[in-house]
Amino acid sequence: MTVDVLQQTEYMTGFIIERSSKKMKQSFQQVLKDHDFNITVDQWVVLQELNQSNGQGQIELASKTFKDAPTITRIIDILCKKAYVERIPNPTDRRRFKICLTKHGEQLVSQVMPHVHAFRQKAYAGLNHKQLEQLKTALNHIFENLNTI
Amino acid sequence: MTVDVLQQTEYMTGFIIERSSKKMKQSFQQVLKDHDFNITVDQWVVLQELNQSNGQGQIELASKTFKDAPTITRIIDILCKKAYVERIPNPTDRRRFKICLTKHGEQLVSQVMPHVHAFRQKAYAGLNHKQLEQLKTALNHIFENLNTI
DNA sequence: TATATTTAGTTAGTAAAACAATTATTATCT
DNA sequence: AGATAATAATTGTTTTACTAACTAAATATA
Repeated sequence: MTVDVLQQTEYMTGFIIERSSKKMKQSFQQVLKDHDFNITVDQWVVLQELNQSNGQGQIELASKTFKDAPTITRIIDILCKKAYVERIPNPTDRRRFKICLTKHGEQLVSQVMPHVHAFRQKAYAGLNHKQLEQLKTALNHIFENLNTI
Repeated sequence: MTVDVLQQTEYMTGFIIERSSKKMKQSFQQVLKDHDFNITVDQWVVLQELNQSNGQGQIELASKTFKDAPTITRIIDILCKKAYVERIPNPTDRRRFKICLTKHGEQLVSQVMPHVHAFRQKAYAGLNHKQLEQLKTALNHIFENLNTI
């Protein structure tokens, strides 16, 4: 393969990754809006992570959701205002909070989850198990290539 | 395959797509910063598109870069301030501008391009032609699945 | 113990994204 | 021609990304 052909292959790949990522976000945001869930996708990602492991600190949440600390601070601020989440002081480390879903937050998560499943059905329709695994493998490969600068 | 296994496969895929997309953006932003190019990745995307087809209107630019019109307006504002680009009135349609690279902008593009190639080398290292094609195919498939709501 | 370093989280400023609403111009349609 | 619709671009608002600077608390070290 010549260099030109290789560059032709690589050309647009970054754009296609970003475009699909943005489309998924926009599209799921539309789902949330259509069903009158008054949250953003990024807020949802945090809620879902808390649903899987409640009481995490903000730094852990940031790492799990691939967001940074200031962003998590503001998302938690918003989720607290909406009463989906609360900051519980950590008695063994007074710098830290345990971020916990409220009953209201748990209810929201259980209401949104069916739409998440339906969205995935739609997004990944026509792609089989192997294709999805290869997709994830390739993207994780790119991630690791860049994660070691 | 049971539903549970399928959901296990699908679970995290959205996160992995978004994470690799964000990492690519962060990482190339770092390249731009390291070489003292005073532009953001999104500004670069617009400059590169103009380099391929100079004199486009903002709507076309928005469509090509998968950004919306207000975002393009603001990016062009910034690129005009930096004198990489200028808004040329379109004599046949006074609503429209032709967005054109300045000499200064063309110089910048030619200085940045080698770093783009180096970045792609690094990002896609270890992935062969077929894998990159499959990656793009799968992502475009997801995009099309969602583009027809 | 006292000092220095690290860690958790917040705050502030700029850039960007999504969305809606608005203005100005052009196209369409009786 | 005159009213209506469509188009190009802008403006305003909220949320997120990133950086840097900051507070307070915990840990390490001298």
